[in-house]
Amino acid sequence: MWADVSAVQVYEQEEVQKLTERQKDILDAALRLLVEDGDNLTMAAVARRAKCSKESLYKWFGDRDGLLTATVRWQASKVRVVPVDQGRPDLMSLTESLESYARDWLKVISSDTSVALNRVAISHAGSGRDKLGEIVLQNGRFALASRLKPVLDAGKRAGLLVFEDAETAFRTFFGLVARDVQIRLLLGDWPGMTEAAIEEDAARATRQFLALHGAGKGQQAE
Amino acid sequence: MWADVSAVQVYEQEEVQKLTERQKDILDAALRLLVEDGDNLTMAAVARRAKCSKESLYKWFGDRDGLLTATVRWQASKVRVVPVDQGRPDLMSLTESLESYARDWLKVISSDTSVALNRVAISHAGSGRDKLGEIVLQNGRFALASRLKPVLDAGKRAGLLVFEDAETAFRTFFGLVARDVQIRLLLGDWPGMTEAAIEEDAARATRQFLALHGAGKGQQAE
DNA sequence: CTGGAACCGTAACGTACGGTACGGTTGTCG
DNA sequence: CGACAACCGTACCGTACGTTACGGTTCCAG
Repeated sequence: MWADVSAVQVYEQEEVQKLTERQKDILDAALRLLVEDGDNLTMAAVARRAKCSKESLYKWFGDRDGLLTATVRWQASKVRVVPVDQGRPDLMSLTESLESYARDWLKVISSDTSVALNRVAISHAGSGRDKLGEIVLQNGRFALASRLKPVLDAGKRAGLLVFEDAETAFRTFFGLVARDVQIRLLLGDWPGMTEAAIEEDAARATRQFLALHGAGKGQQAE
Repeated sequence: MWADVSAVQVYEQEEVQKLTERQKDILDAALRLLVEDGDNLTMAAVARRAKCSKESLYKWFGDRDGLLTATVRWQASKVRVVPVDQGRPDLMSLTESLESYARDWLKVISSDTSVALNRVAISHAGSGRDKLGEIVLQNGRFALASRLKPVLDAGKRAGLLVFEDAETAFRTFFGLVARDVQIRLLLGDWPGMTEAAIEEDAARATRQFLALHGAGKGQQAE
């Protein structure tokens, strides 16, 4: 059956990374292969790339699925961004904050690794046990929401923003930022997300969001 | 090698559906399997479900990829929607038109078949030859754009809408409508897209879009 | 030095599945 | 009826890959 279940379990249930350096190297190798070849990476390929034995792979990660989830979780843990908390922002700093989040988010979703990870998670979401989709979603869209909502609430308290529900306000912001970028990238289209385009998109999305939910304009469409 | 390349080729290069009823039945069966089981459908399973021989499958569609693309193309050809062209709309009919598009789009992307098709297309986008991604994108997001742009242009000519570029205006609308719905569905999350929620979202997105690009308000954030 | 744990490299096994071959059946045309 | 094409059902083949097994090497602990 299995070999060392406890290691995998304790690793999967908590963000405490009980990973040796060697294992991190292996996950990095798996991640690189995932980016290069997509979901059709083989255990043999990972072992070859990471210069380890297949036996170790199975001992450490249980099976192929375990390796995949460990890889996704490993990458997800790396993109943890520090939240920018602000007590009582003025319009300038709020704008800058929103733009910064928009920029970061666009940078993330247009990165090779994000595309690869989302692809493999989506592939697995179709086939029974998801798990991967939940991890990606949790560390992507939901993490962004939980980091952004305090900013929105602060803006509301400061009288700079007007909205009923932080959740729906966030989703509006999300839509204005992401638009069709992510789905196009996932489907293999290339909407040309250069550094400059990201900068411009972030500014535009922020401007639009403030036009909808900014105070002082009198009209908010919600 | 192959069996009857010409049939597949002529079918794939043109929208002229040279498909017998039998073949359509088979593609429908494949589509149902795709919705149920995801990308891991086997040729044997399709043959069993459609009560045909594997030999016929290979004769008609070449190989597994051919069957998949034929299925995607077949489904895509079914959701062709009639464009609502309008010469010189008033605000009421423009609003109704936008809402209707938003409603349809939300209904499409939250449908089982759309989710399944996008999943398989995304899975394949990772592995070398895309093709599927292009088809899905062409009949999804780009078809929507080409149907919606005339409406936007008409609104602009009628002095109801203000925007520079129809493309970016469309993308804003797209973002306001779709928000995080599609990616969450693809990743196995269920944002609860009931009939009522769709109705409400479409109205909200249209309201927000008009707040950004409607004339008479004086401010458009682009 | 020695025993043993951890690990590498590779070979081997089992199976699932894409693809092919073939005999049997049905339908059609002359 | 006879010839023939289309097609079904099934058996078969080859291979790729997940998983396991095992001998050899390195590296400490005692």
